[in-house]
Amino acid sequence: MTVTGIMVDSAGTIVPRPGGLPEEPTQASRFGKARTAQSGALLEDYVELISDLLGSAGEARPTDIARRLGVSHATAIKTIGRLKREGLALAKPYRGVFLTETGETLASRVRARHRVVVDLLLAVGVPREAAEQDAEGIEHHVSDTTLAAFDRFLRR
Amino acid sequence: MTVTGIMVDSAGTIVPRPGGLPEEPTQASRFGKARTAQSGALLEDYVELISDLLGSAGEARPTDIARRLGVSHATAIKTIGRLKREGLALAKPYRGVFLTETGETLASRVRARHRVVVDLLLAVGVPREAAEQDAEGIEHHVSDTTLAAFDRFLRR
DNA sequence: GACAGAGTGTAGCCTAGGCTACACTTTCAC
DNA sequence: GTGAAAGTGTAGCCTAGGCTACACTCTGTC
Repeated sequence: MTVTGIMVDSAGTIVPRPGGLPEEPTQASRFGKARTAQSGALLEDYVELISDLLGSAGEARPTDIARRLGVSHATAIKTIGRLKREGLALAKPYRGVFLTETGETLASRVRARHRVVVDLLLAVGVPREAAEQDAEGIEHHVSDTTLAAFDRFLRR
Repeated sequence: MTVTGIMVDSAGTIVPRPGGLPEEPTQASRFGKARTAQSGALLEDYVELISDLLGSAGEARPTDIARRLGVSHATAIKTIGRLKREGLALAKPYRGVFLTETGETLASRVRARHRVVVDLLLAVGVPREAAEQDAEGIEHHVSDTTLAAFDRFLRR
């Protein structure tokens, strides 16, 4: 399978967009999967942050998003454009950013996953500071299977 | 701190290369860190794979690397060029790829970290298949602090 | 109600990491 | 020792994700 980008399915899950015909013969393409997961990471971060801002401040403005993410406002605006193309967000010029149904669904999945990952790190003895920090990167690579296992472990 | 790329320090650790003067005021740049970590991930994968190939087959050829990583040989060659620029690898045309001291050091750190991450996932109940798969992405975001915690947990 | 400052958007540039297409070496079988 | 196949390298293209610089729109104060 050749991947030409990513897209978002109806359940709000970010999946690779198939590009070519040739069916992937190699099973050692775990790397490819890790790479594709990365592709959705940024979008996930944006969606989660926008959802947070909407909840706490009642609005999500490009400058606030940029500041929180540590990028320039131009970068934020460009990515918001991508969010719109992917059907995750809505935005009219000078009128702030909002999430579509799909975007909201994704946001809550991401939020829930983040919580579980941090809790698991804490549970195995990672200091809070490092747990929060590392979870930010780790969470995007945690599959549903692994997430379920984390959840079971935490309930014990 | 503005980051213009990454570089490798004397201990074989991949670190961001500082670019501009302005000292980062925002502490919410956890995101930035997760992003920078990603930048080193590819190099780490290449170095680990090259080390494996050198150990098992006695040589590391671009085509083998490409096949194992699931990318075209052209992409592999381009990245090998980057590895050379970063001082991690050595290669003469048509003569295979080798690692520098720094590259070998990085490879063993990466290998060790990978093992710990997989073991931790298994220890908390993640099925082997998913553990191997997810570790590939997760490992690049595990800080030394977190790694040490994983290690302590596994020794219990 | 005008205007300064904050926020927003656009253009254009850069690098990393992908790809295909094409040209050049090596190697190995005969 | 030659010629085909396999491997290698180069060129050129694309997208994502960054940036700065500049222009435009809002907003709040006087």
